[in-house]
Amino acid sequence: MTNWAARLFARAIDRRLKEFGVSSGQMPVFFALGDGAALSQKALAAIASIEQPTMAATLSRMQRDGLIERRPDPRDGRSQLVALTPEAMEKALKVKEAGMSVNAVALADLTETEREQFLELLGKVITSLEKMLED
Amino acid sequence: MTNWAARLFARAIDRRLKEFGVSSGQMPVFFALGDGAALSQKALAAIASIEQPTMAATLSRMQRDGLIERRPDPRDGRSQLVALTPEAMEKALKVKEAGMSVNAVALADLTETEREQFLELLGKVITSLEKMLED
DNA sequence: CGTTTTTGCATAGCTTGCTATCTATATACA
DNA sequence: TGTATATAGATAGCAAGCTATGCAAAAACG
Repeated sequence: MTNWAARLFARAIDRRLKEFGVSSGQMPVFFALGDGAALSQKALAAIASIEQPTMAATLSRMQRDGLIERRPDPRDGRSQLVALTPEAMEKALKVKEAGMSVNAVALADLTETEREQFLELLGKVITSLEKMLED
Repeated sequence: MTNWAARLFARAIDRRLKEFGVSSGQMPVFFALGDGAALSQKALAAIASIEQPTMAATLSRMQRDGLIERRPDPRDGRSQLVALTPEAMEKALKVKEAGMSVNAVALADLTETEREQFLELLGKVITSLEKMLED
């Protein structure tokens, strides 16, 4: 069921963001860099809770589409700092709005109390699974 | 968060099923055919709530791995009936056990009442999203 | 009965996720 | 200081999703 819900979320978001040339997997990058910050690939992967190669692929596509720039990190020759391009910065608000509006639809049938419960229980499930996968 | 939870579920299941040569995306097929039934690809896709081409690809991999057989449907020249092979039937119990055990871990921190609530709220979220995506 | 529409599957092409492994640079320590 | 270890990214290869499209068989209908 979580898989089903996640796919529906992604489809709903992709549908809204398609006209801006943005897709659901790029949302965490927009959220992390939307204030103009520049972060390493590793930091972005940690924020999005995905593995490094997955983030590398997402950033490649975003670079291909002119959404991000990679600059060498002056303090670490292995690392690069990733930042949104000016064009992407302009889209950041739309991305945030798409996320909020899909969330609103998804939670439309829940009371305020139920929404809090849902998020809390989902958080507990995630914590339990993470703990199990740790080793 | 649903995306995160879904990925954790899949990873946990994949880890347990790897030794049997089975993966998480194949679970719905095992559940649908585990009693010896033979269903069409379309029916399987509907049960798994995935699109037909996705199910086609999953079935291709399962056929490659000797988990299913495809027989022509005597009543419809376009259709094929899919059934588990005897080897896969032997694995069906392990697949069910893996699913139940991961669910148990995921819900370990929830009371019985909370589990019911969680499933109910997740169901409402899915229903709302599905309704929105209908058109 | 023939034509049109519907339906079941296949295929192409893409994104997003994973694991495993490699390279090159930083860091630690003997 | 020089070697060993740790870390940041890159790359390969796979699974599982999706949309769009094409084809052939079935069903509907004039």
